[in-house]
Amino acid sequence: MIAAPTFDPVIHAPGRLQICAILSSVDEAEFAMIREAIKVSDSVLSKHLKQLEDAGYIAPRKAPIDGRQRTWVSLTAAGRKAFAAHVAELTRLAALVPAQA
Amino acid sequence: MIAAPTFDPVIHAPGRLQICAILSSVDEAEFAMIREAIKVSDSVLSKHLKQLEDAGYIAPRKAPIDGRQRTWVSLTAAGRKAFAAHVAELTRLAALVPAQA
DNA sequence: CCTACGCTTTCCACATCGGAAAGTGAGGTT
DNA sequence: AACCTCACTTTCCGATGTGGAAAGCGTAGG
Repeated sequence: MIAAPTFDPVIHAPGRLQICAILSSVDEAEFAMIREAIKVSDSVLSKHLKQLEDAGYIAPRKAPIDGRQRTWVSLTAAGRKAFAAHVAELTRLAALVPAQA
Repeated sequence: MIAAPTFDPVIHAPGRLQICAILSSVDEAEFAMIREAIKVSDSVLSKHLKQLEDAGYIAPRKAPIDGRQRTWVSLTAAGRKAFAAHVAELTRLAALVPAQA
């Protein structure tokens, strides 16, 4: 039988899942780059990042580039762990899939 | 870089994702069994199943058991395919996860 | 000092979700 | 036949989440 998965709603939302996926692969990503990657407005991305930050999953780093300040974000250890756990949960579901065409 | 995942919202919702996962592993499941597995009320399950059915992902089969009518549901070919595609998408994300503790 | 840029916050509209409760249809009961 | 029960289904309803526009804020440059 299927054990009830323990989805983390902070991570499960499509937008944030994508953000986590991106961050898990690049270590550090720039605000604008993420915004274009997931195709949302500034405000929406900012809110998503805030939720992830409030959950302790990401850490922002403000670094000036070319004089102007840019925001870089990266997964924290907790964020990596949470994302990995979530993915593991999904993978567990995936494992249930019988052979497909 | 990360290609924008094409999440199917019908499948991505936690409740329905669980339903699909269950169905993918057991071929056919009874209404009450699913309801208990995902711990939702009759109405909620009924609505989820309707959405999946409207999407063509599942097919209900009404069969009387012990005199009373019970509803069994199973994934359609399209449902299997859509779920497999979704899982593949998730697996792709999973593959991005670097080695974890 | 004023403007521009890069986010952040504040609205706001809209969709979704979950549950309670009422409704429906097929079987039994009397 | 009238009635009841069971097994969903549908209809409300409130709560929550999402997304965008627009205004706000701090820093840097003119």
